[in-house]
Amino acid sequence: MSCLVPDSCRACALYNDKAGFCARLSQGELVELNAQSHSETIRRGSRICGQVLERWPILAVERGALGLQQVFAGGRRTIAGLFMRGDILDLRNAAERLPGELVALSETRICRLSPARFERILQTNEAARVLVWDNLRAQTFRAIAHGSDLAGKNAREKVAAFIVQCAGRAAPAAGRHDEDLVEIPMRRRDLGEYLGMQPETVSRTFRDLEKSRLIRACSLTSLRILDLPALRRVAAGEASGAA
Amino acid sequence: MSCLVPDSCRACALYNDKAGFCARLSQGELVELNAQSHSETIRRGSRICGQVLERWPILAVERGALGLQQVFAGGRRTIAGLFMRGDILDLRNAAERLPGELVALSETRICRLSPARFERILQTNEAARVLVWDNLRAQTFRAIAHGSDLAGKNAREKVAAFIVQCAGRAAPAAGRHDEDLVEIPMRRRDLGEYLGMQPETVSRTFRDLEKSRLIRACSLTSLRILDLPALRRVAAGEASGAA
DNA sequence: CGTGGAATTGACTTGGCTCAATCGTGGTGG
DNA sequence: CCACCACGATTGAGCCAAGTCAATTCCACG
Repeated sequence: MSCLVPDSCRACALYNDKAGFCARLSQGELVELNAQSHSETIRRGSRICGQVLERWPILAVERGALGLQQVFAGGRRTIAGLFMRGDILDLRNAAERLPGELVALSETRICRLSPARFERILQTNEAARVLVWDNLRAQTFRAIAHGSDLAGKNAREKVAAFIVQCAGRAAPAAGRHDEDLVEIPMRRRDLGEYLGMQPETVSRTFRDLEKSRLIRACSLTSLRILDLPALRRVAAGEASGAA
Repeated sequence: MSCLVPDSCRACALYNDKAGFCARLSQGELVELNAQSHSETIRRGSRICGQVLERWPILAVERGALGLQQVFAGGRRTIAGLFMRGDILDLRNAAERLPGELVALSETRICRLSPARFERILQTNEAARVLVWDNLRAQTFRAIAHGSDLAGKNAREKVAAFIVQCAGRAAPAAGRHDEDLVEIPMRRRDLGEYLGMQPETVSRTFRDLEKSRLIRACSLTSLRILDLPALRRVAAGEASGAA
């Protein structure tokens, strides 16, 4: 029968996560939405250009990380927004309001949703509407909190805050076997652009946190938190030694 | 008859602005919402504490400016979010997600909306829902753009960007007689906290922009833009002299 | 096993912070 | 009406965290 869960949704985080959008849909809605959407895996570094977004302005992140990258004159670049598992992006009319483009910061799986179906579901399915609303509010709060990090913290504090946030955002994912192991879903260079610092400084700061025995780097993209409470204190801006 | 527009709404920007929330409501909805809401004027510096927000988590800004202020250890402070005319804040569950509190940065008029009525209106009135959704997206985009300013720009560029943004946000307001006259709705100190710099640096930067003949300060809280295109170029990060 | 891009390290420079002194200004009381 | 006061803005001098530039080192990949 046509009401079974589509194959492409079975393994998708948006369907399997308790707080995933597709988990809120009826089977009928899921089938309809799926029929007019398509998911794809994009490689690190590839961009989602404006033309594609005009046709498919609604997209959900299944895994990996999307960054909203802006380029200033002189080659300076910034990654202003970071979107991860479960985030739903509504980029209708974004061209006028948001300079920059979406870039995959690591291998990323996304699902492009049909705007018409999406809108219809929001009209009729209250649980889905509440979840989408809540996700958008979470994105806003995260953006604001990130702004406060950028405005008020030094390099050490910003990197610590980022690590703590990474740990927290990955935690809800199912099947995590090790709470203290954190994946950094992007390159040093991208992280620098996100945190408003040079890659050299990012590198020095990681080394610094290692020397303080707060973390241990496992590889370039993963690390282990050795002292989460202390890391949180640094992230919160409580001076390492002073009152 | 009970269906007339309530007195307290007659002069309100949310009702009179074309893009205001209350302009989208039927007279019946407006009367009902008004009966369970209340507007008030708050002085510069006063805070809206968490307890009040628990009972009245939805509020709309009629005029003035609200800042979301965070205090780090050691007295460092940050204004992470800036809300102005027409913005609708949904702070349900904000306590867990957003550290900091709302502060009035200038004399500000807000309207506290009944969450129950608000939610009901969103369910039944599509035009209102679309507007609220769009306003929240605008807030997200602004927060992201602000983050990109903080991450990638120097003092001169940040201040220029802020002035341009102020001019743009004030422009839609009715009855503006002078396009180039910009009101800065906060003190130097607050502006510094918002832009991630010290008040001294803010001051020096204003002077610097004046010396470059891009602006002329009229008072502490208002200035005139002398060369908008050039100011825009500075704000966009195009080096003043270099390529 | 080489090759190219990314990360790291070190040396030097600088934009913005800090601290301290002074100037303006709006509100208050005589 | 004016002197005074308190707070915020401004200015200046000196310093430091982070940026810049250049040289290696480290990986991932063919």
